[in-house]
Formats: sequence, C-alpha cells, structure tokens
Amino acid sequence: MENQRINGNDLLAIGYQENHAMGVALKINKKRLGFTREEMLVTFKAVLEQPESYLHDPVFKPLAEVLLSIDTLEDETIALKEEALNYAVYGAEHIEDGAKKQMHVAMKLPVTVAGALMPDAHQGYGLPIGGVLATNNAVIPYGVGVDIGCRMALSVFDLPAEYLNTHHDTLKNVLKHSTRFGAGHGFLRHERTDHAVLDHSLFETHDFIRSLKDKAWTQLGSSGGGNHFVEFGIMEFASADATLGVAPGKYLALLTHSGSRGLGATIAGHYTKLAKEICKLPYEAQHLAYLDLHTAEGQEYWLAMNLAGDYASACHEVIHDKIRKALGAELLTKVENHHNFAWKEQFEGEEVIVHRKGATPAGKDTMGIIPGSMATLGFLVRGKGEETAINSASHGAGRLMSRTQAIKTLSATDLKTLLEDQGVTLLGAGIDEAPMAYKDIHTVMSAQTDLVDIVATFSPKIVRMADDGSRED
DNA sequence: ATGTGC
Repeated sequence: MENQRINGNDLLAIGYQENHAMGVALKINKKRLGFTREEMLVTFKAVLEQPESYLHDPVFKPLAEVLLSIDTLEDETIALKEEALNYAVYGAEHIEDGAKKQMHVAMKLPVTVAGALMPDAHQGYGLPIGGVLATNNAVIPYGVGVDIGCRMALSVFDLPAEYLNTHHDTLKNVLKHSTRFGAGHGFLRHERTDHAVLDHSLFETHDFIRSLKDKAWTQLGSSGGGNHFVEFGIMEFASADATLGVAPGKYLALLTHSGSRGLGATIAGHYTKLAKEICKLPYEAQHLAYLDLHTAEGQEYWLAMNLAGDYASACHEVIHDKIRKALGAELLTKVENHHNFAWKEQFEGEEVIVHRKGATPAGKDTMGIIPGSMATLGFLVRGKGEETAINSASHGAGRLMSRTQAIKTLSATDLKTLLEDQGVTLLGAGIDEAPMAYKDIHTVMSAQTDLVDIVATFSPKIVRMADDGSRED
C-alpha cells in the first residue's frame, strides 16, 4: 500500500491540527509529484516544524505560508457557536453519519435558525444533499448547491397508458430527437429555442452574467448529465384529485429532471468563491460560507440564483412543449418544483431564508414530485406543511452507493434483467444510475408520511439519460 | 452537478 492516499488522520498523527493548513496539505498531497507516501509524510512533518525553510519550495510553499499565518487567519475567522442547535431527522436509521456530521456543523453557524435532514440525505459539499437550513438574512451558495434551480417537471397527457404500447417507437424517437444530454452539450445554432428568460435584464446589465448568455441560449432545453433524465411513464391516479381535476385512471406522462446547466454552475462557482473570500469560517465549516443579504454581493447572488432558477424552469418548459407538440397531446395537468434553491419563507412567524439542497418544498398543499429511479416508482405528492421539517420532504430515493462504488460493484446483467422485468426501455445511462445504487424509495416514503401525502404514482417506461461518462450529442 | 483547475 505504498501509494495509499494520505488522509486527515495521518496528518493529525504527525502533529497537524484540523484547520486550513490541513486542507492545504491534503490538496498538495493530491498532486504527489513523484514523492512516495513516506517521503510526503516526512516532509509534511518537517514543514510543520520549520515552515520558514519551505517558503521558497515550489511544492510546499503554500503550506508553509498558511502555517506561518494560521494565527492571523484564525483571528479573522467567524466563530461557530459552541452548541449546535437541534434539528429534525427523518428516517435517521438509513442516513449515513457523514451527512449528520455536516448538518451538525451547519447548526453551529451564527446565522442558522433551524435545520432538518430528509430521509434521502447523504454527504455532500458543505450542506448535505437532503439538508434543509433556515438562516437569518444570509444565503449560503453551497447550501443551494452547484446545480442551482435543479428541479422536476411533470406533464400528464390526455392519452391513455396504452399509448406506451401502441406508440412505443414513436415515443422513443420523440425522446431522442427532442432532448440533448451530456456535460457541455447543447443545441446547434439553428436548433436553438427562444424564450423570455433570455431577455432577463441581468443578461444585459451584469457583465459576468452577460458573458454567459450565449452558452445559456445554446443549452436552453438541454438536460446535462449525471442523474438527469427525460422519461415517459404511466401516471396512475388511484382516486380523483379535486385540486388537479384529474379523473382516476392511468395516463401517459412525461417526467423530467434537470437544472440550470452551465449557467447555474458558473454562477454557483463564482459566488461560492466570493462568499469564501468574504466569510471566513473555521476549516470544518469553510464550504458553508454565507453572504449577508444586506450586502451588494448577497443581493447580487440572490438575483443571479433566481435567474438560474428561472432558466432551469425554462429548460423544462422547452422540453415539455416540444414533446407535447410532437405528440399532439393535450395537457391534463402539470406540476413542477425546484429542489436545489433558497427561498424567503415564514418560519415560526419570522421571515427566514430556507435553503433546500436536494429537498422538495412541502408547505401545506404545495405539490411536488419525488422520483424513485429509472425502474422504480416516483410520486406526485402534496405537502402537509410540517414546520419541524421546515416545510420540506425528500427529493428522491437518495444514493445508497457512490458512483465509483456502483461502477465497481454492480452488474450490467442484473440491471438488464431488472429493466426487462419492469418493462423499462433505457436510452443511455451508465451503471452508476442503476436502481440498485439507490435506496428503496418505499422505505424513504414511509419515513416521511408526516411530511407529504401521496396523490399519484409514476412508473417510468422509456427513460433517456446521458451516456456513460456523460459524453453524448 | 459542471466542459476544467492554484
């Protein structure tokens, strides 16, 4: 195990503390530049003991600098509270410790008012995925996540579920032709769609946002990679729903999952960096850097985040319009919801900023969509307005294993069998999106019966995702 | 999550 990675514990063992110096040391170790693990450890110890001697070292200079300025750095640091606030956890027995630890740190932020962990939670960057955090007048870019405005959209058509059998090939072709998947990918110049969101004033007045407009246009109506999808399936309303006005029955439906593409990712990256420069937090909380909404930077992020949210919504609208028109179908009902976003909401009688990073808004009577996986049920839900959960629910089943773990351990044959058994046609996707890589959606749903009521179910039948490695046209 | 990093 000569080249096994050095981790935080190795550094603690040779005298490092859990602070920014450790972060820099781990970053340097990632590059490793031809040193063995032993050589690295010996040098790390030497730098710690005599940082002055390494101020001109090409590799260890950044570490020496941080070590020499660590006291000053800590003076500028905003202190966390001694005691973390309590937070509600739903389905705690199925949530990994890493996610709880991250939530615990978030509950120590001076701006935190309340928090909750949804049953699909797992470890993320800063705030866990499935984490909900209410703050006082502050917004955390990494509390929203990189894919700002990532959301679900559902169209239920006036076509019977049998349409999936009678027009299977048509539906497959419509899916292929109407969508674009893969990182960096979008539409060709002559295929672009116009949309009012592109006329947003920020695309003119704000230099940084303006520089993103052309790509935003190219990618409008595209889906991206990872766990994003566009799929046809069977929507089943077991009983009549008064509010939606849909009669009991099985219908053809379109379900989409995607976000704000390059536009949102670039905005997220820009303002996270800015937040980290402005808001210096202790090492364990560094990714939770926040922007005060009374500052120009905070206001700017808020506007940019909302634009990314509108853009994500527009992307879904383009996809749904194209497909509905291609089918010549009428819409029975449409539902959509963000699950990576921050909102101004009332909580216990006060206005707070609610961050949902992979969590579905579930205020009283708010409709939401909680997908399972490519071959398991998804759910149309109605929020119950549970204040303990900060009016939220899970945003899906949640990953059971990481992508790398899934690629290493799951069998393509098993996936094929599962898809055949469920009658699912899959276009694209890697094994890392296999249902076996996700928690059981029914377990997750039963952990949140206090948070949402199930209105209808969705069974995926023709699923389109990005190819392996998310390279595709 | 994203076509790219201190």
